[in-house]
Amino acid sequence: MTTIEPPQPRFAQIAGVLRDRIAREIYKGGEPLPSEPELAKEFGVSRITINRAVGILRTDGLVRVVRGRGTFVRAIPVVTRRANSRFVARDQGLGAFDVEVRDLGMKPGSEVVVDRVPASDRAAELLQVEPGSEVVVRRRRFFANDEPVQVADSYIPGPLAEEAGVTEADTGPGGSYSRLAEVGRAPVFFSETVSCRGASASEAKLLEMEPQQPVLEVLLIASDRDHIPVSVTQHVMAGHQWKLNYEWSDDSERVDA
Amino acid sequence: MTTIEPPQPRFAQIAGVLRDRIAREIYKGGEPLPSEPELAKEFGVSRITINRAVGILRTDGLVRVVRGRGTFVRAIPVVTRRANSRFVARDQGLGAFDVEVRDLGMKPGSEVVVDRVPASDRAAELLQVEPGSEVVVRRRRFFANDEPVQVADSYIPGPLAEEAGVTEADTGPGGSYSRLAEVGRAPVFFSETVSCRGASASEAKLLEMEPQQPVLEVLLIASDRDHIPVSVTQHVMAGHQWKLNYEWSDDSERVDA
DNA sequence: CAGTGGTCTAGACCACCAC
DNA sequence: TGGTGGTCTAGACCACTGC
Repeated sequence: MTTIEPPQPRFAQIAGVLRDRIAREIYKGGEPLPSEPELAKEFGVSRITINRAVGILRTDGLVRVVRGRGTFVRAIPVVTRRANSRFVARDQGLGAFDVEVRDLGMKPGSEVVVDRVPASDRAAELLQVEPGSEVVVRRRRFFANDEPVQVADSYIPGPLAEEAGVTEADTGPGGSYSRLAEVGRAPVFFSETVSCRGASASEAKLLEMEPQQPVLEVLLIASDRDHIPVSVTQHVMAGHQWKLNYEWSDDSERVDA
Repeated sequence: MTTIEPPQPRFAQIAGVLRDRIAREIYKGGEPLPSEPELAKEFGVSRITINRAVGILRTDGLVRVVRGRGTFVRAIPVVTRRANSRFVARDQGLGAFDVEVRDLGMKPGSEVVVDRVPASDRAAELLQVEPGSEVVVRRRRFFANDEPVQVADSYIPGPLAEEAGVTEADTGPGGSYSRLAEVGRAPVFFSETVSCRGASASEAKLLEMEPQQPVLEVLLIASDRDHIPVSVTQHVMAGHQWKLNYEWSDDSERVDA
């Protein structure tokens, strides 16, 4: 029995101890924690207090609970997404995501569903089209070692999608950006807006994570050389398994000099 | 008395109802929610269930609890930080943060503490200096309408900080980047890495938010024209009140054409 | 002092899983 | 059927606030 004294609440202290044990691999990735009654006995508290401590680890993305079986330590690979350079690989016919995941020695995978819907007010504004006009939506889900790590919904104006031939699930080598380039509408200007919030219930289900757990949301607007938007994508990814990288230089120094 | 039926857990349903009331301004910004015993009576559940529902709103950043007084609805202004263009204002002697906050009609503020410490292994690696060598740390805290919204710790190699004269709290017009420019070490290349996680206990205190609430962490590395790092800054901000924007263009299209 | 929220317990019932 | 975690209750004690 390990004793716990309270300057901090006990559930927080216990969460700390469990976190530490996971870090030290006393509880190893993929393996179950001791059951809640066992932990309650060890720490000399009620099961509910243990349950609350485990709740913290869940929200941190450290463990995953399977009802009726137990609480398992997650293997947490962190993927770095390099926004500025992520499309350079497309000439080799590889998606940016594939490269990022393969670099970590993991197996990439994805699902796509294509749909046609009338543009919502928000989508219409971002794409600079009439609200209600047809847009093609590509709903993708990405996997690393068969675990879902990201969902991304892309919106392309209907007529442009027809012209570029990106209305099917398979958009050919280099993906939809390459098809857009072939019809003279290559995406050249990019704007990404990043925010961070708790996962909604539906997102939590798709990403096999807990509601409340932080997600990163990235809104990517890609525009052609005339600054006309050709594609808008909303990415949602589990906060604990991604880092986003951006690089740029400040040209104004040269101008001033 | 409002009845609640359980396909979802009751605390989640109640959290939903309360969230909705805040959105509809039945509970207005700055005002207190009804007390937990009152809400327990209204929904016909125990106070603990109410407490758990309120816990969700806290983690969402929607309310703020003051011990012994009550639970208050937060006013949540969302600040957009435009990474690429945020330093253009420095020639007018204004910090980027000041401009961002003033644009929202709010009053900006900040605190600075300057310190000298031996470089940690991590800081040394990022700054490309010897571990243990002296670095100057500027610990800043930023406020909007007197509410803390961001902490940022900047690290500059000791000798460079001396040369540029940024060892005092006040770094003069345009801030430390302008002083670095004056000694020929203007930051020109920038790299930012964004991640998202639950706030630590100490961060939660500094930012007056809840532990567990999502924060955005931004690691900014600024380098001079020779790609030598001159400053590394770790920003931590409350997730619910910030958006980060990045823009870039793909020059390779022109090269290929 | 009464009122606020924070935490903990014991006991209970449920859904789900593996055997 | 027994073990897992999910949720809820009633009752209790605490720390903090404002009067």
